Amino acid sequence: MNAAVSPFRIETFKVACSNCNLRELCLPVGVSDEQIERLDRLVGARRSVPRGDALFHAGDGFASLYAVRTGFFKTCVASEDGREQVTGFQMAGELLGLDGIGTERHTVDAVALEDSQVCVIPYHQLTDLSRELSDLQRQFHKIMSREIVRDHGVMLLLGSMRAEERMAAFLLNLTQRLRARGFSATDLVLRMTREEIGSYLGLKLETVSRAFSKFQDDGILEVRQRQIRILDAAALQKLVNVPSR
Amino acid sequence: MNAAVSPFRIETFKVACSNCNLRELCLPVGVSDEQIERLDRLVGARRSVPRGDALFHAGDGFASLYAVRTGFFKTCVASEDGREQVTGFQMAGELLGLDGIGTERHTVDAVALEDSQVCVIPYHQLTDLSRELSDLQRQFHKIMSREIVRDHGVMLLLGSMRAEERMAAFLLNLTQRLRARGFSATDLVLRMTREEIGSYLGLKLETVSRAFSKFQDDGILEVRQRQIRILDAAALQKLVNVPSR
DNA sequence: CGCGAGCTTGATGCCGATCAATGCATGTGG
DNA sequence: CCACATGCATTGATCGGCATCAAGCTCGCG
Repeated sequence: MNAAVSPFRIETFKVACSNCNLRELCLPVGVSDEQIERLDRLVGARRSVPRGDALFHAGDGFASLYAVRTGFFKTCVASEDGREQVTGFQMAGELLGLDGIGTERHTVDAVALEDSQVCVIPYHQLTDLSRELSDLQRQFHKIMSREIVRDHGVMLLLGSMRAEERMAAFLLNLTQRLRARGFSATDLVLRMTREEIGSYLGLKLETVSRAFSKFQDDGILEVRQRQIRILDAAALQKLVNVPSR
Repeated sequence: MNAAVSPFRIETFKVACSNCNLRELCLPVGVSDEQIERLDRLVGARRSVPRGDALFHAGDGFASLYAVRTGFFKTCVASEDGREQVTGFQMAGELLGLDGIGTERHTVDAVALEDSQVCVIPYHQLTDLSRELSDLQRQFHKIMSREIVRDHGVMLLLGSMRAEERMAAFLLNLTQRLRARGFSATDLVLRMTREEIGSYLGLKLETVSRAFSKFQDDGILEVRQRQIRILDAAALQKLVNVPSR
């Protein structure tokens, strides 16, 4: 998702929040420059996750949170029987692993949808540090709270919207997050399959596909495989806001 | 929901976590006896919420969390258009208001489904104290994390289960929480209407009603209005575990 | 006693699942 | 370099579960 950094720069610049272009979206929000250096020491390791690999699995012991630095992830829960549900898609600056704090074990799989890099944030060190830095504590709490609010939004979507409304809400959410990261809000490349979108939205892949075709026919989107161009964002917005049942 | 405490005892015993029979389910879990006294000072006020009243509304400024002491609540989100979605039901020992931390405003309505009492926990005092008491910090994080995990479970339910499976999962979840509070796991009184259950589960009230009737016909439940007796919990469990699509 | 909120039950219709066939891009081995 | 396999997507036909519409019922309460 992010501009590639040449190997040379990787070597010379220290891996640190203080010179990370995501710091306005990530854990350091609201943390002063002097204090951010202490975060730098905490976020030591980077970890690369090739496309298709899991960063962690449900059931794995929990020790760290992960901040997406580059790339794109999905998280899935599975019930005892085979059912699977994608619970979210994470892009640069977003935190993975919050589910593991409660039970000391992860409860979801986090899978990279493209070659990705994450910053490893040892949880116990984070809590130690946030006891000293109240700005960090505050930001961490906010991130957790917003995750809860986001989940409520998905519940609303799953509980009360029809297929095309869900798709519209999904696309608007994606573009909004891409825009916040400096990408185009009209041209995007989906990192996930129709099936993964469907799982997230509680729909079958055929329904997702049909919705894309419908939107294209209506002149709202241009769809070519995973390349999407949004021609009429207002129409999408109207779909979400005007209830049809 | 809880055994009534006589007025006399209310007067004589200090309102405090240290002598609250919910402390094993609530914020003080894992906090030592000496430290719990500091929590006592923090949780000053009690607030009574009559049935039908809101503890807070979406849009209200956020200042405090609330621990349910007695009674029963629902939380609802609404989208700009009229759509409503019940996002949860809260009983004794459970925390309300976590949604407000992220934006300093509440994002849901919290409505009492019966006459209820909550303990008011001023959020900024809680963060101050949790900076000193790492056990409190840990428990608070765990509560937020578990809320996220719970929401994922609801997403799975809404995204992939059929009506009767959702109902079975809902009933099992309720009974499990009641059992943890020392109530019968087989006899319960629903505090919410069919419509509220339906909203939570992404179903219409007629579908909820039909499911109750079906379960009764199958000898799984005895249903008399909101009085429910569970005759065959194993059958409910099987409904949840054996996928039918 | 009568009213109304909440609940049950039946009849019908529609949205999205399911089943099935085809298309299209990428990759791989002969 | 082509033949073929493979994964993903599109599109059509059909089916079924749940929503919707519509009566009638139950119970608590003024």
